Amino acid sequence: MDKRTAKDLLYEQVARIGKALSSPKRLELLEVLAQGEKTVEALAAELDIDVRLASAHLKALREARLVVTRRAGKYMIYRLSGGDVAGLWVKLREVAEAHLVELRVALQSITADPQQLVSLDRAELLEQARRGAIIVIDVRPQDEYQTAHLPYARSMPLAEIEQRLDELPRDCEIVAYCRGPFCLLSEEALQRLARRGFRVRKLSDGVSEWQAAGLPVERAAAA
Amino acid sequence: MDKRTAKDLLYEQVARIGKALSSPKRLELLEVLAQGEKTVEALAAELDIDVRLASAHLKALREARLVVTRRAGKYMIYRLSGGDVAGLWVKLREVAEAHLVELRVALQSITADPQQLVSLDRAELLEQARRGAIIVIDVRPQDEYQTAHLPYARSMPLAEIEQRLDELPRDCEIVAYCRGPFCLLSEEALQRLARRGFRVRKLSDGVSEWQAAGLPVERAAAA
DNA sequence: GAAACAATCTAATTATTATTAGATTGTTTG
DNA sequence: CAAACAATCTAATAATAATTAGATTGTTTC
Repeated sequence: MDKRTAKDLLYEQVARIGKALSSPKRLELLEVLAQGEKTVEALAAELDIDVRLASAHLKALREARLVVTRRAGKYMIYRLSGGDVAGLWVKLREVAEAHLVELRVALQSITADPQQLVSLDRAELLEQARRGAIIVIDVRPQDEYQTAHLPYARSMPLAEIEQRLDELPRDCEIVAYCRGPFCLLSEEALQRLARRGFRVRKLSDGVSEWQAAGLPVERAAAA
Repeated sequence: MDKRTAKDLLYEQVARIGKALSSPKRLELLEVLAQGEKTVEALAAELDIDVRLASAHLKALREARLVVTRRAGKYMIYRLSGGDVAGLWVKLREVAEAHLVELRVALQSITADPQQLVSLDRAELLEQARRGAIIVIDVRPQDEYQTAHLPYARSMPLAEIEQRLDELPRDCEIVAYCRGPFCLLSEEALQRLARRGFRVRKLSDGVSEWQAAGLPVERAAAA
């Protein structure tokens, strides 16, 4: 085999991964799967698309070996094939954010004003959370919290937040986070809590971003 | 704008980068550009494709903001729009290598047997190069060496290697590197030198891989 | 074993993208 | 300013991919 043909083969393989990353729906699937394993149904509901379309996109991700499946009764459960896949998603998003003005503009238009964003660096945030100077809440669904969450964070799913207001302090700043910069859960939590007079800000990181920055997360022991 | 539409916009933007990474030719262009800026002609020659096809792919990369151009006389010079782009390419390749058996198989079939690969970790290699216990040679074209190269490496372009054999030691191990694991220059250098009785091994890293590992490289001052 | 349900498969339509080759634009050089 | 050259543009064709909806495959539950 000549050198050109050999090289073509190599880049062809990497392009399989690139192709998998070339669809918005598949990217969103990866981000949701980065929070923990999910059924096809749950994923379709999360993206608000037909189960059959979700299944087709998941098939593409599986053929690129970015996700793997296992069967649990009548459910098919998908998960990322490795932590490096979440890292790749984060890196891709970071490059997009760094170079695409359109993305930054779109992000700003849906996100809180900068004042409501946590401005501390991550190590400092961690230290304050450890000391109890701030309360970090994880507003994702509980199963995602259980899979992995930031150190010192407590679970406070958005769906339950209104019933559990008495668990939150009024004399201390609250920091809410969710799945990452594209996730609107913490945004919504922020608005609901601020309306009720809590001092609350938002951390745009999710677990994957936190981990990509080299910081530790707390994980459930493997099943 | 409702939440679904807002989210769709965000993932759509990131998918622009993913689409740019979905073609083998564009990936190869990125890898070559990670070695330094190049004209369209040079890139087309490197990939062995028509200039017009190269131009079309470069246009796609430019629209995804992964590359930028400047004009120099009648030449149009392309370069990566940032170091993060090279980092993304490396990460993408690493994920592909980790998950795609086909890629690992293809790599093995074109690369030297494992004995000829450097097995030291990078820090150790750096230390030995500093001490002069090994000689590190950069077999890429000279302009790429000048843009950036590994610490303590000397330039020894493959095209000149046969004329400059007397500059290489026979009493000390030589380590050759090129553009990265997909580049065959160091492979070719290895064969030519081994045939002449040099003790030579290959480092599969290129400058981007080295840098992605957090290690320092030597760079020409910006023009 | 039949009904219910999750997921996938198939086939059709629509939309994008890659590639090729001729025509054109912009820049330098004599 | 004409010739030479680099690069891009345009238009045509071929190849791939996204989406939709009906049919089918597994698995559980009664």
